[in-house]
Amino acid sequence: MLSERRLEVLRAIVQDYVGTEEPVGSKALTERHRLGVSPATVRNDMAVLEEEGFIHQPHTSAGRIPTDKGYRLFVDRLAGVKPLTSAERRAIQNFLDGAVDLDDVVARTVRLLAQLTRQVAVVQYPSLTRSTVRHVELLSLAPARVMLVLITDTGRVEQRLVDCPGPFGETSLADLRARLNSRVVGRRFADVPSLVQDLPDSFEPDDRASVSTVLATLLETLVEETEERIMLGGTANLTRFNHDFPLTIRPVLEALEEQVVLLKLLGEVKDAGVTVRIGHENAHEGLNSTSVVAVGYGSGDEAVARLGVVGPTRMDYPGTMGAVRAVARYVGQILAES
Amino acid sequence: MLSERRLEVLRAIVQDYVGTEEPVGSKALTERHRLGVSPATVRNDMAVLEEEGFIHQPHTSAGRIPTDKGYRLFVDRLAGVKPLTSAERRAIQNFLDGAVDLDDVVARTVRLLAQLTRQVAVVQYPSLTRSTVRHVELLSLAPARVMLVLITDTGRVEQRLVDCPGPFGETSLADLRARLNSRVVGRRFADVPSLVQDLPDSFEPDDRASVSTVLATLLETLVEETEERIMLGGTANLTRFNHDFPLTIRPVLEALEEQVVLLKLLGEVKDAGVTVRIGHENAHEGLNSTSVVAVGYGSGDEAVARLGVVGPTRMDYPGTMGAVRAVARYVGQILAES
DNA sequence: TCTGGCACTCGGTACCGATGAGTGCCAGCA
DNA sequence: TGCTGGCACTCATCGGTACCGAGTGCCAGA
Repeated sequence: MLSERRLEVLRAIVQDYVGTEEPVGSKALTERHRLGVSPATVRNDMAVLEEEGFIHQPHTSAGRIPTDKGYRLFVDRLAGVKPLTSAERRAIQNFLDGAVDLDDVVARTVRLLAQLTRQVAVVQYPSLTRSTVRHVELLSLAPARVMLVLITDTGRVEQRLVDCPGPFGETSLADLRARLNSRVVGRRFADVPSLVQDLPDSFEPDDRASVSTVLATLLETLVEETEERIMLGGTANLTRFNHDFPLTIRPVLEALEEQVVLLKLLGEVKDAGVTVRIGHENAHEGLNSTSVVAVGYGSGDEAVARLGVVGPTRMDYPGTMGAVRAVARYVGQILAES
Repeated sequence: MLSERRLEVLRAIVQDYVGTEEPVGSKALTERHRLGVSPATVRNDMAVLEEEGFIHQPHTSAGRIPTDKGYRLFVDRLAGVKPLTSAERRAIQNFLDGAVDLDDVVARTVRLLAQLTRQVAVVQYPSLTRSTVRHVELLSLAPARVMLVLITDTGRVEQRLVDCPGPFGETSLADLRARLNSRVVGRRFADVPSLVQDLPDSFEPDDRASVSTVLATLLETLVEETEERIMLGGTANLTRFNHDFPLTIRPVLEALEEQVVLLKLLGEVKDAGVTVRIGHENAHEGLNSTSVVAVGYGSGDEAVARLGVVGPTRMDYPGTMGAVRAVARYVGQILAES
């Protein structure tokens, strides 16, 4: 087991390295932190920490830098979440309050997170699966062509064009619209399939095929659009670390362009509290030298989506975690109000 | 005036430099191109070209590289647009044909352009101002709360929440919906304001205020959403030029994150043909070392939006222009079909 | 268990000279 | 007049060497 002082040394190393971006040596450590011991002692501690795999030496005559395992310990046991200053809080609120619709909320959130953390921000649109239906609208565009519009409680709108097997009368369409809405409005997406299953049976035989087609498209939309959309921002911040990993920036950019990768990344977030994935803990190898700090957010108690930031493993974890958590809370509030 | 051979020398310089990414000297030029003259002659020509500002020497004992002015001459007079191979054409078609809705078309187009040109791709969503109305839907969410949904002929859907000054009955709402649609369906956005101007007068005094509010929101949507959305892709390709402008990548990324900058960039595109803006011709200084190749696209004869790529001034102009033009054509076709 | 001292390692920087690609200029030739 | 070969010159690049200093490991002593 590591003694209290050794943990303290690790904490100091992480803090200094995050600040200076340079390997930290024993002498510098004792000068900058009141450890109460001499550099020689710190050296011994460092040797132990290195043996245990928490820190690592780039080359013989250099200082130490934390390993992924070291950051992990730091995050789990040595660091809290730094709360934001009241000025920062007010800034967040001001920034988000001006949003006019869902797209705008997400766009502003991304910008805000990127600015606040000076890293790459990722925000997932509120999930449809956990959302409820606010309204379903059916529009007749042509005799056998219907436009289906789905409106969710988070303000999201999805539309689909449906080509029916036969002409679909205005009255039947109005009928379907009314019945459909009375059944599904306010219900969760997951519950919709069972609720509309028997609907075609109550229609005239002539219309049944068309009704089924429309319903099938509706269900398809529910499933398909569960593949969430994601918004990205602050990629320019990647260049801040240029001198550290100049060639590594490419795979990161590539990974960030893959919606699938991002979705997976956020998908691994636990439901409660801020989740941190450090370096190689990320499955995608393009992100092996980055850390992801993410958290769920939602209008109620339950998370309907996630947001977070991607940055170098050498990042200010307490500050980043604080910012991510705070932004998620405010976004949740905004969603609840609208 | 520049003689024919000097133009030929410039063309050769541009081609070689684009290929090798290294300053090109007189000897290498004569070896790689059948110019029919000796290096010494080429040197004289180069001296003239430099005096005229078409090429430039990084330092005394180095070869020449084209200036922005040189690229401009190359694009205007020396290079054609390279048509795509039939394989590339098929690839484009296959790639775009699978698209299910407008978002998907735009997303696929961005990916395609980025892959094809190996540069950063920018695609503007079809513009609302030049679009026509396919349908306006009004939904009553609460007595004094209406959701307005606008569907365009390009398949885009915009929604707005309207808080009315007073309760708005279902029948009045249905009435408004019917009259509104009969007036504006199939019309251009720009024509809508004058078409609905007198609508409130034909309603009961009680409803007039609400009708006006709804109409005002509709008109607002038309104007507001004229600020186009833009999709970006292939930013990872920027790292390909790392060794050329390692520090310049940052302002480029920053510029690309600003929707406003991108819109302005595409806004400067001429209506007909492929537009090329080289280096300092771009107003935004973050893009001073990049060129933009863009073109309008649309479902009919008229362009409803633009797309293009951003890359280093040292790019394969004929190839890029060919790819951009071809993609725009196919996207236009897809839009026309849907 | 901590500390001071000491020899050692090794990346970073600066300096030097050789190399060679590329140039400008000039005299000669068609 | 325009092209060519020759020649001296420039200067970035590259390899080698030497030095500096931060940082280490280890050991003897408190």
